[in-house]
Amino acid sequence: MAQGPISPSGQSLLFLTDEQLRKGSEAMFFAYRGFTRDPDRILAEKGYGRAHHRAIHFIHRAPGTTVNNLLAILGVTKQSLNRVLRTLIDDGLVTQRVGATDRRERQLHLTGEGAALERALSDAQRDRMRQAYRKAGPDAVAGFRQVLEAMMDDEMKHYYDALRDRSDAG
Amino acid sequence: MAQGPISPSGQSLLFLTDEQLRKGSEAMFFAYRGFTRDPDRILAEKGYGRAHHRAIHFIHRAPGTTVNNLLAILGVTKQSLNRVLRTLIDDGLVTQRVGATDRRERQLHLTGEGAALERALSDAQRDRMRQAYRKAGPDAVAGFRQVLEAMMDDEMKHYYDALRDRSDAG
DNA sequence: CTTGGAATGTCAACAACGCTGACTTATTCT
DNA sequence: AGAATAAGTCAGCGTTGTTGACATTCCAAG
Repeated sequence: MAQGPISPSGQSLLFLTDEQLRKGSEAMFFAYRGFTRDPDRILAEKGYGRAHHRAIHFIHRAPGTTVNNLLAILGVTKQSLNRVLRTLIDDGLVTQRVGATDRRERQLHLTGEGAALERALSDAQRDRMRQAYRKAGPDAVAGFRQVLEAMMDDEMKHYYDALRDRSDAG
Repeated sequence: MAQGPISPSGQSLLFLTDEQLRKGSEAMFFAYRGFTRDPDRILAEKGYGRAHHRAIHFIHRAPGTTVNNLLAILGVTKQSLNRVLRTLIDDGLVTQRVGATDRRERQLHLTGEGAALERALSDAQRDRMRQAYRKAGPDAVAGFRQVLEAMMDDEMKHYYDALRDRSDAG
């Protein structure tokens, strides 16, 4: 276990103490709780969970995406996703269309109602993000994004980057 | 829905587009997956879950903490925590001691075995954090922490700050 | 046209880990 | 003595993850 000298200021370019890193972990833990809290409240009212939010988010973000693609992005099994997707389809928030070129594929889209819920959820989440961004300032935000991106698995980074270019025209 | 002008550079002090905020959300989502992945693997081998990791982490971080305090930090119910704590005690990773001043309290400590698992888990998690920190650089790290701290609920921020001052002497 | 394989969907069973509600025990405070 | 607090427990439930088995549909190669 690397147990190095802990300077009073605690900041150095190349040397990172376990303590600094541990605080980073705790910051991730507590911040993620805040990050999910507001959407979770809305979801609970409607009888949905966080898995529904994730599905709705990425269908909104990549309309027409297939089930397989969604599986890869979300990193869950087909059965887990199917359960969530089924309720969303049955409740009229998501539609499936048979693929044009490959008719085995099901292209997923949000209905008007689904888009409305997506908006409510992302509004709630963005309000908190906006507040945090404003409080921390643009330089901090740039650093925030850099560290998060460096923390992703390569595979996740791939999907993250694939979503980067899209404009907000949903 | 505020839908403002998106400048090519995309950075402005006070105006944040929905798109910028959405990317921040996605960065949080994908990064958190990476953040938990390595410890999750170790835990799965031993038949534990993320809840065990959290309990072990905070008992290590605040040795002698009480059940009630742990409940507040973790933000779960007594029953949920008890289930996890019971397996850790039965498996000999955590000990309970009756409180000195208030004998109703149970003070929680890691055993040698518990501390060993804590080390394995946090080593795995810190390796990834360290890599991300090095890649992003110290300024980015400072920004990362600022944004995360601004994203926490006030109550969570309180507990986070309470843990800040401790040295790494576990 | 038939067949192999890919994409999708479904059923059953299970585990982890949240939750609520009710209740007990031990201890401390008023 | 009685109220309040800390902890533990039982019973039951919901979401969301897992595996395994299996059916269906469809594309593409032989």
